[in-house]
Amino acid sequence: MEMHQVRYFLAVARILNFTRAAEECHVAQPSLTRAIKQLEEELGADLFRRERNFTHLTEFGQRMLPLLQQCYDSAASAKQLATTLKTGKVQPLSIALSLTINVVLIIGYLTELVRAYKGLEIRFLRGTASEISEFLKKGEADVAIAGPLGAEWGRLDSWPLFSEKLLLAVNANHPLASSSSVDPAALTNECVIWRTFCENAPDFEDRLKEKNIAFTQGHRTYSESDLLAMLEANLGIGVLPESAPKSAKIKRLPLTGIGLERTVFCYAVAGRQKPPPAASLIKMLRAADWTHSAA
Amino acid sequence: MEMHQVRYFLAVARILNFTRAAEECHVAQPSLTRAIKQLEEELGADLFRRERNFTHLTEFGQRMLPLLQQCYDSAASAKQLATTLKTGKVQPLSIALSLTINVVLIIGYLTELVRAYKGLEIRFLRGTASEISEFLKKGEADVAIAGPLGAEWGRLDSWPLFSEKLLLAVNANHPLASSSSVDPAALTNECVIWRTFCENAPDFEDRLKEKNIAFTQGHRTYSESDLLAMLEANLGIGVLPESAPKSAKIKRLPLTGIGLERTVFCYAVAGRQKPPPAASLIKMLRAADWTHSAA
DNA sequence: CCTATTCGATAGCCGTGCGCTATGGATGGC
DNA sequence: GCCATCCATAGCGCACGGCTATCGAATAGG
Repeated sequence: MEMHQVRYFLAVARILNFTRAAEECHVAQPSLTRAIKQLEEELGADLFRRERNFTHLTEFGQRMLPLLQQCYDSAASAKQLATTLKTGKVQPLSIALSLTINVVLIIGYLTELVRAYKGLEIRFLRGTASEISEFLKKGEADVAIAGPLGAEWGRLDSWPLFSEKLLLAVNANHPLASSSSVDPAALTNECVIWRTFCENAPDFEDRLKEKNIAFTQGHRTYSESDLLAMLEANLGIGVLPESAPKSAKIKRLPLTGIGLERTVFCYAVAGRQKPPPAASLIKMLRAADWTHSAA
Repeated sequence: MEMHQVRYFLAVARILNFTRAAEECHVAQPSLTRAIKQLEEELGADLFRRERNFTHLTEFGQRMLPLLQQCYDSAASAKQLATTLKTGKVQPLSIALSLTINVVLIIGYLTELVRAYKGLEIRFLRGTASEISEFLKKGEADVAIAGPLGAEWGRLDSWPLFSEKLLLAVNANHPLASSSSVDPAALTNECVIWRTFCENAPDFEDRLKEKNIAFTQGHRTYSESDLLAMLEANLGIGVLPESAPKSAKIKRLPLTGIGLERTVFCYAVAGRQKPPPAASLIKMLRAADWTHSAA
């Protein structure tokens, strides 16, 4: 069954005259006649009763009509949708953010971007390191901002944006809150809220193990906002990047003797053509001055 | 947009590998590649990201997928339906009957017919002369049985089956019920129930007018069963063909001096191919002995 | 009744386009 | 480094959809 046969069938079913249906389809009448014959042969029964003055659908033809109409309609609406998608709007810019990235860091650049591209829609995706790799790989995200993604997937372009310290974070009422800095060894009996969502977390754990520091108790969180909420409730102590959202209820302290630090990168899929807004964003982020980003 | 392009697109969308999709479609890989390219050109955007190890749908492709799937599915189910219709069963025999025809007259032949054609379905249509012509014309009925259809439509084959008298019918309690025959002139003050549904009715009226018989009051009915009900309720007098259903409450009397008679015909559309059961039925009806049909 | 017109079917020709094979370039795995 | 895999490209042949011309049948009109 070919699309032109369906188109011709629908025309004849509507007009009930082979000659005029052929005109409407912009083909000669014999071409249309033959196409209908072929369709009838493929389906195994006559679609029309040809009675010069009174050509009409057979019962079989009437049964076929709605299905073939649907076939043609869905093809037509596919084309319709395609043109509206193309002409209608700039395609949305999809940005994947690590759960550890404070969106405030890039808001300024995004406002600039939507000014540059009229009608641009922005879509945020959040996830862990492996989820972000997936987003990029599947094309669900055009750009990503995250800490190191490790060897998750080979085909990523990456540009370092800035580095920042990670600080010990405790509730303002916590005994340690009055200190100006803390030695890691002092934490052994504290309840630690782990950043399981954080791409740097395995590295930090390794660093602490090197120092032979073990913890007796802990919680595991799956997003930065959850961690902040638990710190504000004084359920334990944690680690936060400098650029994380500030809170009056949370005190931040440097850890002495252990250089906890992370670098934040911008990522895109290597060799894949980026929509213009994505390219612009990457350019802006790379050119930005991140010196006071944590302030 | 051509059907094979849609088919190839769906295959690649499912398999996510051009080479193996081509195998499954039983075409060479370049043919499939070209078809997809053409489809992408027609729709104005890429459907797939070709990444050797990780070919996948673009967002645009994902938007197109359901529509093109529907397009293909409806074509497929049309073919499916066509084969089941063809192999499944003998197509139903559709018989149009005049409202004045007692179905009892042909029941015997129909039982014979369904014995001959296993699984044959019979469909009855009822109507006036012009409605029956329509049924035949549109192919909604294969055969019709009725009185004269006049010049309703030229393209009918017709075969006379039998002729019968029309009798005066009165309620058993009516004063005329005791007569053995009635002169039309005696009816002038009676309330007549007219057979407006009957193809012979205009003829009868003409015949009565010829005799200068006019009626003061009357009712108009639109089916034989309604007429019978009104006669049984003694709402007036009427005329019934001999073959009409009998009723203990209704007395039938010959009308003297006016030869009310009708002929019943079998009809089919001239030059139109009849399904075998229809041809058999016509043959049986023509060969039948109708002498005692009214008994 | 004869002619003109309309409608669908048929015959036959032509060119597009879909199929094919062969091959290349790029990438990933052993 | 070599092979395997995957998609793109080049180029060829034929099938098939397009066309014109014409016919036969049936209707409409004078």
